[in-house]
Amino acid sequence: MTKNSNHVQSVIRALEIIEFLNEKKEQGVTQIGEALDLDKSTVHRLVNTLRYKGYVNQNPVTQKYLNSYKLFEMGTIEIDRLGLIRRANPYLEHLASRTRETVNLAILDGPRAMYVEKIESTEVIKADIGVGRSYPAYATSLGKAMLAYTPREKVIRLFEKEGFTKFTPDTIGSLDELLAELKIIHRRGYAVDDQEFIPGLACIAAPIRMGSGDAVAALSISYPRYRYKSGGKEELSMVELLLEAAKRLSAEFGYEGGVND
Amino acid sequence: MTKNSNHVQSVIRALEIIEFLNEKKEQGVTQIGEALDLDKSTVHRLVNTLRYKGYVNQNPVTQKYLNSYKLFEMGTIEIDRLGLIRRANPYLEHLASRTRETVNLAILDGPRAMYVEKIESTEVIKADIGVGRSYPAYATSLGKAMLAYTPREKVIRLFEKEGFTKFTPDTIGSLDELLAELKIIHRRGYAVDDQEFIPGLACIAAPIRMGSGDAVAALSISYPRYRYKSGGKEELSMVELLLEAAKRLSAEFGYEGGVND
DNA sequence: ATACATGTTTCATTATGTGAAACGCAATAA
DNA sequence: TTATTGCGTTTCACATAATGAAACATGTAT
Repeated sequence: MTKNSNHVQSVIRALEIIEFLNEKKEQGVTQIGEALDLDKSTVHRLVNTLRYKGYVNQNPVTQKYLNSYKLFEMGTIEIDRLGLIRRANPYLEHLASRTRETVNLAILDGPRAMYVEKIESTEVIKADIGVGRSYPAYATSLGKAMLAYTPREKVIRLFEKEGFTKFTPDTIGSLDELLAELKIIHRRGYAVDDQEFIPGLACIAAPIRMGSGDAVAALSISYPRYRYKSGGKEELSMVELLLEAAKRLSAEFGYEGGVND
Repeated sequence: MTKNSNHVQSVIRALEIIEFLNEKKEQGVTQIGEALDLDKSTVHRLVNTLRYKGYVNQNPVTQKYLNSYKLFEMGTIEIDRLGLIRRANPYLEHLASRTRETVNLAILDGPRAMYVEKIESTEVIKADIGVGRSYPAYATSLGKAMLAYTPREKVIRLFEKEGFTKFTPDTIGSLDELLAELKIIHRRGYAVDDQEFIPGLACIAAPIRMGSGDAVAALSISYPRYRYKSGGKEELSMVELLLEAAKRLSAEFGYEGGVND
C-alpha cells in the first residue's frame, strides 16, 4: 500500500484485526494472521493488547478471539452526544402511530447516511433497514435530504472521489445529477426515493436543521411502493406530517425557520 | 504501570486516545497529549492513523479531533450477531403494551449488565436507563437474573477481584451475599431489584436461556416503587407476564424447558 | 503412537515509533 | 506594522519497542 510514514503500523494492524473480527466472528490467531498476512505471533501480541484494553474477548473453550461489546458501548455514547435520539423519539413515535409505516432517523457519516434509530411499521409487509448500518447518501432519501442542506462545496468534496453505484435503474449516477437533484430538494423541502436504492421500496425524507441552516440529521418514512400511488393524495399527506415533525425538531436544534438559503 | 512486554505500546496509546475522545468530545493534539502524557507529535501521528482508518475525524474549522460514528456502526454489528434484538422485539412490545411500564433487554458484558434495547413507559413518571450503558450486574435485576443462570465458578471468577459498591443500603455487598441471592433467584425463576441500585426504582427480571440452560440475556420491567406494592397482586401479575415472555424467547434460543439445573 | 493442528513464549534483529526541536500559520497584542 | 503566543504539523537522529522465525505446549485426529 501507500507507505505513508506518519501512520503507525501496529495501530493499523490492530484496527484491522478488530474490523476482521467484526466481519467474521470468532477467529483464531492463525486464521487472522492468514487473512491479514501477519505472523501469528504478531497477531497474538496485538490481540492480547486488545484484550487487555477490553475490546476483544477470548472464548475459553475454543481459545479463539471475538470482539467485545465495548465498541457498542462507546459508539452509543458518540451518538448520544447530540441528544439526537432522545429528542427525536417523540416525533418518531408520532409519525409511526399516524402513518403505521416504518420511520427512520439518520445522520450523515461522511458520504453515507447512517441509520441511528427507527420505529418499525405495524404492517406485515414493511420496510426494515438495520439501525447502525449506513448506505450511500446519494441513493437514499435520508441522505439526499441531508445533502440538500449541506454546503455545496462540502458535497462536492465528499463525492468527487466516490464512485456512483447503480443499485437500480433510477439510482443517481453522477455528481452532476446529484447536484441537480439536491437543488430541487432544497426548493421543495423534502427528498423522495422512488425505488432508487431497493426495488419496490419508496421513502420520503426531510432534514432536521440546526442554527446555521445546515442539516444535522434527517427523518424519513419508508414503505413498499405498491401501497401508495407516487405523488398521490396519501403520500402527500404523509409528506405533510413529515415536514411538520422535521420543522419542530429543527426548532429544537436552533433553526429559526424562514431563512431559505 | 505494569510493563507487560507482550502488549503493544502504540496500540494501547491509540485506544486510549479513542477512549479519551469518547469522554470529552473535540480535543486538540496538545490537549490529548497533556491528558495522556504524550508528546504532541506522537499524538498527532496516532490520531492521523486513526483518521486514516476512519475512527476519528478532524473538525475542519477548529482543527480539533473527534470520534467518528464508526464505533457505533461496528458495535451494532456485534450486537446483531445473535439476532437478539430482532427476536426479542415482539416480546418487548407485548410486555410494554400490557404493563405500560419501561421494559429492557440486557446482555452480560463481563461483570456488568449492558442494556441493549428498551421500550419506554408511556407513563409520565417512568424508569429510563440508557441503551448502550452498562451497570454492575450484582446491583440490577437484569444482572442478577443472568448470573443466576451462569455457572457458579464463572460468577466467582467474575467477581472475586471486583469490589462491591453500595449504591443504596440494600445493594448486595459481597460475593457470598450475591451467591446466596442467586440461589434463591434460580429456584424462583426471576430476580427482583427493590431499590438496590437507584432509590425509588424497582425492577423484575427473568433470564433468556439457551440450549445449555445458561442465560444469553435477560428481560426486565422497571417502574417507580411507589406505583405498586412490593410483592403485591399487580407486581405478581407482571411477573407472570415476564416469565411467560422469557420462557417463549428461551425456546427460540434452543432452551427446552423442564431441566432445572 | 504419530502427525498435525492449534495458541503461546522466547529472543535476536532492526524496522519502526518516538519526542525534541523547528516550522508554518492564525489570532491577538502592542 | 511587528512581536507574541498558541496551535497543528513536519522533520529527523536515536534507541526503543515491535517484529517474525523458531521452539514450545497442548490438544485432536489419524
